[in-house]
Amino acid sequence: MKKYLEILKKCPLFDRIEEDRLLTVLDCLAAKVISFDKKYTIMAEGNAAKYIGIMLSGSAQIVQIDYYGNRSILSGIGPTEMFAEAFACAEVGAVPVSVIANEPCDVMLINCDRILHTCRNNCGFHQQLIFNLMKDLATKTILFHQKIEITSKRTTRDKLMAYLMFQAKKAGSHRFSIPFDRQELADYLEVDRSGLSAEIGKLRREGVLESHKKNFDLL
Amino acid sequence: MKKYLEILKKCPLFDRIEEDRLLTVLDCLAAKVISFDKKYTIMAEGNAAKYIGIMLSGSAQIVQIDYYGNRSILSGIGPTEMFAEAFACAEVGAVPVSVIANEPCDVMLINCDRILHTCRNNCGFHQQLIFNLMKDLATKTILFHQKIEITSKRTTRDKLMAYLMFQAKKAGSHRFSIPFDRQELADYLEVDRSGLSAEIGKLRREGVLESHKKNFDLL
DNA sequence: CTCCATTTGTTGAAAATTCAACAGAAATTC
DNA sequence: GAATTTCTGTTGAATTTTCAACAAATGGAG
Repeated sequence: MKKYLEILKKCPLFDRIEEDRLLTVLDCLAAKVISFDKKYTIMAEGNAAKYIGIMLSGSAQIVQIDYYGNRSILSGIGPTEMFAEAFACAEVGAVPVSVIANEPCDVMLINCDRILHTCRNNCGFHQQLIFNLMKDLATKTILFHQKIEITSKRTTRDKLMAYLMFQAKKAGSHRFSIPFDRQELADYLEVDRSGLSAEIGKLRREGVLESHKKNFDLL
Repeated sequence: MKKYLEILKKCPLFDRIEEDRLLTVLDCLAAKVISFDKKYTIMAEGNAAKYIGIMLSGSAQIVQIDYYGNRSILSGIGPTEMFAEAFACAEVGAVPVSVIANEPCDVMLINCDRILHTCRNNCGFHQQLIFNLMKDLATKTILFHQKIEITSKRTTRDKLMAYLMFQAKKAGSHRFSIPFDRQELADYLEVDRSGLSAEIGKLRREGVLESHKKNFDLL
């Protein structure tokens, strides 16, 4: 567990938990670590929603696959980030999404009950964890607002531009790279991949942007 | 303030706060009540995100208006429900949405700082309020998941059917009524109103559903 | 380096959405 | 209760997306 301390220190769940107490906390929470290979399913839609996930290394995506096989990417998850926390906290029965590994990754799983309901040792840090969870959930809600703001646009072009603007703002520069390949970006924007490629080509010819793979430059 | 106690008891923020302490709590939080007429703006996009809102009577909608004037409805708000809590809790500068009154309504506003940061009187209920906020934010996150699941469908028909299925499930019956008129439903589903009307007509002729205004019956 | 699998860009046809305009129904106002 | 405003459904044309198929470019494995 020790080797993950550097990552865990940066996880929003453990904000303001002193490093020298972190191991004790993890013990009290009965945290466990599981490794997954690329493309493996970390959580499957329909699974019991008991666990909060923390990505320790590697990356994954939160996806929904509908009826016809259309994939919708809700978000990407990188090291220090949490996932499935809303389903665990809201105590809904099952997760309505799947979490799929992008690459080999290590994941920490914590049974949410251990956080929400004070343990018999009365460890005293539960209040801080609950506060941190609240902050995290508020942040996630805002990310969803952004995704909805982007995907509520009616054309591929407008969705793409809205997404790129957000990314530029986040990067603090007109040059930035995105965490998605073309198919993934299409699944995040909820549009057709080939139409997306065509639109990027058109924007390039119009001199609105330059792009090479995952790198973009808004002119 | 007293006349709102019955409503406030049912607000998730005050879950497990005893009724006879509620007035004290409201006082400590410096809660205030403001009334709005139909169509009035309760919060405007860009306003400081300091306050958590609680709808006491009447109803409102959370909307985003883009560049071209397209309205996107994020959700509807009825009595006992909270709004803007994510922006206040995440301590982002400004609210990225507007809240518009559907009808005359009374709204309680609470400065979020008063909840998050324990007051000097050390009232002791802040922990419960933070826990309640966490629960509420988790629930809101799930509602956004549902909206994304619905709007990520590619056709008006699929969006509409996904929405109606959720409503039927929520109502626990194949007969139910929805909280939106046609234009509002279109703005929630992020589709064209006339196309939506056409699709409802088609589904009716196909015998998939019956509908009269806001009332639906899935056959 | 070569082969193979994956990713990206392009195209044209089919399908669906959006847009604008209008008419009838319903609700509200005075 | 008459007049006016709002809401709903319908239509056809223009725009846009989706779908399928393919070729070029890229990247990795052996």
